[in-house]
Order: sequence, then C-alpha cells, then structure tokens
Amino acid sequence: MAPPKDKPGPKDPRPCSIADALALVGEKYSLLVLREVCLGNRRFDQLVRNIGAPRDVLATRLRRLVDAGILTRRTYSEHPQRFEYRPTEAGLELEPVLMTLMAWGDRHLRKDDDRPMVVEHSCGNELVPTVTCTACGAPVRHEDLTAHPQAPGWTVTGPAAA
Amino acid sequence: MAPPKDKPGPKDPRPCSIADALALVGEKYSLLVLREVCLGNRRFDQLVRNIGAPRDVLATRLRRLVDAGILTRRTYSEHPQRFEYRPTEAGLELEPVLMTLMAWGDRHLRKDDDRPMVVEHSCGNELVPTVTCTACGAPVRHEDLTAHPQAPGWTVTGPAAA
DNA sequence: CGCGGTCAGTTGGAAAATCAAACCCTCCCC
DNA sequence: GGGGAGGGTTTGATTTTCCAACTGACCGCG
Repeated sequence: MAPPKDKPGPKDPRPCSIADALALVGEKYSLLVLREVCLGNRRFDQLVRNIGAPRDVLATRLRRLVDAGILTRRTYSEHPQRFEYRPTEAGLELEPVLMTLMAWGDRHLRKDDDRPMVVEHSCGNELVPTVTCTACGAPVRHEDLTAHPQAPGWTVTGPAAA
Repeated sequence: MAPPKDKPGPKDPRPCSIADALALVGEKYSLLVLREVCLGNRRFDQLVRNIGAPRDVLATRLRRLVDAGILTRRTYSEHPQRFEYRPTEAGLELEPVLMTLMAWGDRHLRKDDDRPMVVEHSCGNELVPTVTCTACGAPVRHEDLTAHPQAPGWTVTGPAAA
C-alpha cells in the first residue's frame, strides 16, 4: 500500500549496493573479523585477542557473517567441540575492500613510514592497491565518474547544487 | 609503563591501518554520508532523506567526519545560516572503497540485474572496479598476498594453523 | 500581517547495543 | 586433582541509537 512518490520520503533511503553491503559487513568489528580470517587466524580466542572485541559481540558477529555466507564455521575437533572460521569465496572477494581501506589509512593516518603491516604481492613488490576501471584499466578518479541511479525520484546532484 | 609482551594480550588489538581507518569511517552511516557527498548531495536534509539516518546521529557523524578532515563544512548562506558538506581530497580518496563495496554488493547481493545504481567511467563504459597491484598491474587475488606485520608478537597464521 | 514551508540542527526519553568481567563445560597434561 | 586452553554464554552497568517533537531564522503567499 505504499503510494509511489516523486521525492523519496524520510523512510525510504536510496536503494544502493553500498548500503546493502554495509548492512552485512558494516557493523563494528565485522571487517576486522574478515581481516583476521584472511590472515589465517581462524579461532575464536585468536580473534578476540587480535581484534580486541568483547567476546559476546564477536560471537554475534561471527554468527551473522556465517549466515551471510561470508564465513564458514567448521568443526576441527569433536570432543571437545571446537570450531574454526574461514572466509568463503564471497568473503575473500571482500579482501580488496580491506586492502583499499588499508592503503587509505596508511596514506592519510600516518604520514611517516610506520605502516603497521606490509602486504607483499606475488609479483615481488609491496602491494600498493589501486582501484581501476576494468574496461580501460585507468585508475578510478572522482572526476571520471558519473552516477546513474536506476530508481525514479533519486538525484545525484540535487536541483539546488551550487 | 606498559610492559612489553611476547603475545599480545586481551587489551592490545593488532595495530592496523584498516582498524584505524574504520575508527574514522566505520561507524554506522559514515560511508553513506560519503557516498552522498560524492554524489553531489551536500545538504543536511538531503543527507537525512537519502541515507535514512536519524537527524541527531547524522549531525554527530558529520561533526566527526569534518574533524577527521574527510568533509568540509562550508557556509553557503548567512542569514539564515546554512551549511553544505563537501568531501576533501582525503574524502574523495575513499571513493574507491565505496566503488569496491558497491561492486561486491552488486555481485553477491543481487544475482539478477537489478543494480540500483550504475556508475559510468569517463572511458565510456560502465565502471566495474578492480583492485590491482600498482607495481605489476595484476588484479589482487587472495592467493597472491603475503602479510608481514611490522610489530613484534603478531602472527598471520597462528602456530596452530591447519 | 499571519500561515505554511524549508533548512539545520537540538532536546528528551525509551529501546537496543556495547562492554567487562565472571561463569560454564569439555577436554588435555602433569 | 589442579591448572590450563578453547569456545563460548550470562549478567549487569554504560553507551548509542532511534524517533518524534521542538527551535529559530528565514521565505513566499494572500
């Protein structure tokens, strides 16, 4: 019974895959969980220590990430029951997000060279990730982008843009 | 007076630029704010509507992002005082994170072709972002990465890795 | 002039999430 | 049988979030 509106009202935020993705992995600690499992740390106590999250919150996040298909929970020992968490394919495909965030942090949050972690690429060099356009290979710069919302009523530069 | 430890304890999470970056932009709505200002929507009410955030929370986030140097707050009208928010250089450099997240969401959260937003690159094609190694140009795949923590006591695959 | 609307927030109070510490249970090792 | 490790859950206090209402400066309309 939702009457179609011209202008989206207060209760219908912009439909958007960024928002949808963040609904899954945007809660506190979720991306840090992913960082750890991508680093190969798969166990609950390890995660608690390395992330610094409260145990109960971490347990909640892990359930959510498993439900979302980003992590798997595998038994690595019955008697006593013990589990490990690993990234799924979908989880691994979030690693670029982590690398991009890390690069940003390295660049803007520490001018000097105290990078707390260096990632090596198989080509032999330190990984400095760039986001590029798959079609033309050029690095993605803001000025080169034009957004086209697919749903009606949504603008990208309000009618009152300066 | 922090005694140096071999194994990091419960109260010293892994030092990491991912965590540092998320401390700034990882709170709920922060990246959506950035999405909107990158789209050219600069005003408070516009942000409230398009993001769907409570006004008070949004006000808090905006202050934080401005303090962090990710957004600027510019007066666009005295009498009545009115402000607009724009991304700084640092803010714009987070756009690749957004694009990467969006691509992931498009791929994993909607198998069919109902992408809610399409971004066009200046090369004329739809933007499909890839994260590549700046040195060799190859797309970043998990298997090609090796992490080297720079602080002592931190491992990347716990001693009990399977 | 008075009425309604836009804009950029602030305020107040209830509901939900976070946090830290303690607890539980099952094993293993000595 | 005492002390770990491991993987959580429980409890209760503290923070955040959320929502609706309110403010205060203006504008346009009749």
